[in-house]
Amino acid sequence: MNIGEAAARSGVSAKMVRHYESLGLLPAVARTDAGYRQYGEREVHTLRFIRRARDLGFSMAEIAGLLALWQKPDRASGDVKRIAEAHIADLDRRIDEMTAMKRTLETLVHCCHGDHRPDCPILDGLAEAGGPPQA
Amino acid sequence: MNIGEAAARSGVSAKMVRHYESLGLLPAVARTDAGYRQYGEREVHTLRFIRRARDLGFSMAEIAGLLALWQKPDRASGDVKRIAEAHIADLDRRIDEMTAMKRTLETLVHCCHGDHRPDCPILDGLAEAGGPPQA
DNA sequence: GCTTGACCTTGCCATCATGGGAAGGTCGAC
DNA sequence: GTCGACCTTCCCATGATGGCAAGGTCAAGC
Repeated sequence: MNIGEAAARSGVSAKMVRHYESLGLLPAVARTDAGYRQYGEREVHTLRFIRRARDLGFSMAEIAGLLALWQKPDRASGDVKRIAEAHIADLDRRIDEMTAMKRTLETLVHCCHGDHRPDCPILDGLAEAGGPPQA
Repeated sequence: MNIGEAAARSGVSAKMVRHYESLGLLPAVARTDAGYRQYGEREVHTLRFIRRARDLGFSMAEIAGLLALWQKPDRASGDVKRIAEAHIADLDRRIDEMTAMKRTLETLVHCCHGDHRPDCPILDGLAEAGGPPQA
């Protein structure tokens, strides 16, 4: 199977398949005489694993760790769980950050008439809300 | 005032001050004979505006729009409000995405013993959860 | 056999906001 | 005069992905 088919069957673009190979996430597969990469079910399976991990927001470095554990028969599930929990904590942190931004913006938006007049609490909020962070 | 002081007083790095100038967010200021940029209170104020907008997650393009409105006496507050509301919607979308990731992960983590044994529902979930997206 | 179109190859550039570092000029204090 | 702190410009890197270009390959149809 050529890269295009492996890509279609895994839901990863051909470009990304090559990229993952260059990152070492995917082993370098055999080539035809013309240099075409040849894939099998095994690689498609790995690509799907990578795609699902990406869909859950894992970084490439975390995925590399998960892949290594996945392919290691004597892994400890605790190691997997640790990676997943760290990622959940990271998601939590980012969700909190964005929620705080959203709350502040909603307050400002709520105060803004949003009409043809120039007065705008949103701009006032951006312009007046205190000096540098640690000063 | 040199760039270092303007940076310190606005909470933006000197590097970013130059970058904002190159993007056109900040006007090119006067220079000393030696080529040092000279800033005044006005520029520090603008830099603080930019920093606060960044802190609220606005992109540079959105900040450019906000700055233009801020500096335009005959603006319509409705234009400002539209930018802010679009950004809130964007934050909402991203928060929802991450929350969905988090929920899925929490389900998997909840099922994982997290001990020294290799069996791991997290890896199983990544490996088995269906084929390509639109197939 | 030749053409055509779909596919493959590598490699470079772009995103977005930011930091790091190099190489060199300037300024103030001692 | 020297030293350290500051400034200048320019290039490179991030992380995951897309786009494009130039060129090779393959299968199908004529």
